Amino acid sequence: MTERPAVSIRSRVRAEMIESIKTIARAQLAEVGAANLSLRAVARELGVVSSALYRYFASRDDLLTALIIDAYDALGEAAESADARLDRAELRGRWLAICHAVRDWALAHPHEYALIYGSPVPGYRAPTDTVGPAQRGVLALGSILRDGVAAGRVSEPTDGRRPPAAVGAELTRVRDLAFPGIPVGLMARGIAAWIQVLGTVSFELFGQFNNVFADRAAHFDYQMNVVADRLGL
Amino acid sequence: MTERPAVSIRSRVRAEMIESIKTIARAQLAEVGAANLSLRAVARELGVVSSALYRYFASRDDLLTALIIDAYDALGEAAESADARLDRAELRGRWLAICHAVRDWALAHPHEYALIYGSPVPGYRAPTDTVGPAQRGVLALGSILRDGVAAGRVSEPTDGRRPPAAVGAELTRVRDLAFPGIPVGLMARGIAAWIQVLGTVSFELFGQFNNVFADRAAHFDYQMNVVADRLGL
DNA sequence: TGTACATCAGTGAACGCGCGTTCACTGATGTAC
DNA sequence: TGTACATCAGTGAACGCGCGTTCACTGATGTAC
Repeated sequence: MTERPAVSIRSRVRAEMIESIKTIARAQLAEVGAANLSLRAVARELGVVSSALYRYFASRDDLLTALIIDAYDALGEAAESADARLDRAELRGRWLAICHAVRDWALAHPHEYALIYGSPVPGYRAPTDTVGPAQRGVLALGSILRDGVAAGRVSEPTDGRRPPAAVGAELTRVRDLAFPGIPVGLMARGIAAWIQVLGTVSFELFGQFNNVFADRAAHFDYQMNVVADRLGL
Repeated sequence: MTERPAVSIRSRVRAEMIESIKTIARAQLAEVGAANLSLRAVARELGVVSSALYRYFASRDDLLTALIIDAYDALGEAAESADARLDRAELRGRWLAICHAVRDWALAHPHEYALIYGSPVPGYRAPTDTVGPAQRGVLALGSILRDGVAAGRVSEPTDGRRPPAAVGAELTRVRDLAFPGIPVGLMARGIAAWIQVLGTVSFELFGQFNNVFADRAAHFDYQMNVVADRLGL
């Protein structure tokens, strides 16, 4: 128990307290939504007076930010570890694994998903700490394309439509920053594919498929296979 | 002024009052979001006591429902009238017109867009009155595909991937209900395209493109052209 | 055309709640000598 | 190893707000004869 260089008991208890607060807040989220997340309700549930929470989070927005970062990280982690389970050469399998990991996580944590991919919480402004975690998902898709390009199995689409100059310049900048080695046209298709994944999950979660599709898993799998065809995976 | 068979002055004033309430509520929406839409605040702005609103809407949820229906109708109307301005044979032009109409409307009414395509309002359950208006947008896309099929210019994709049986059955049912004359594989591509439109708009509106793309109109136009290629328009 | 009655809009008070944040404080835990 | 002081967690009261909904009511507008 005491093999670590003595992390003070106080700071360990503090870390546990922060976790408890976030866990309870996540449960609240599911009941009332982000816009109505209440510090007092969290404190009540935790059996503590509401002002006590200010020892851990400077404000309600700070707590929200922590939940948002955690959600991006959890979704990214789900995608990454689904990807990691497969052979690097199985491009289509990896793509489908990521798609289903995203959908499964979203179905298991609908309110956290809404927090990051739904309408923004009114009055809340995201600080820059969220951008790193927010990228993990799409970067996993990028790694598939990069492996495919490196193996000569995936390449710039040949169907001819090149981005106009202004768009091409922006795509190049994004490529150089985050997706080295991927031709810009292919990267544009990758971004569209990622939007398709999240768009389809959002449609399902936000009720657009009500009374339309019943077997949503099968429909999703089919659509993601069509996207894979398109990407050449 | 009095050529109609005497719509009573009272009912005309009543209709105007309902419009005023909705207009003020839409403005509120933009400030505090749907979850915090407050009847009392609307009443205050209208210069009326809060209980007076109950003559017009039975509850806060009823007011929300009215706003949701209006939003679907406004978006559908924008798409339909953009489509109607073009020659029926201009399939690609019609598609792009609809895409841009959707995006333009969403940018002009971000909170109403969030109301219909963002995270659901917690505790709110949509009644069935919303399903008709909700379909107008995607039906406009359907009419392009139908015209293309009728003219022999658009057809079932030949790239081979057919939906599995369970999905095919659901697609067939949806097709027979709402998209007569369109082969199911093509319809599936159409649904994916529609998801791509709204997914891209949502990404832009909900902040996923922050620090990524600056010229969003150009990027959107490019991506929608890629989708048009895919659909064979 | 005039009167009697019914309908409806809006009032104001009340019920029973909720919230985020600040502040001075007590008492327990950790640290330095 | 023991003591003195500093740090920190949590309390409880308060400030100044907000909300949806109900109800008995007044007074104006509309309708039927």
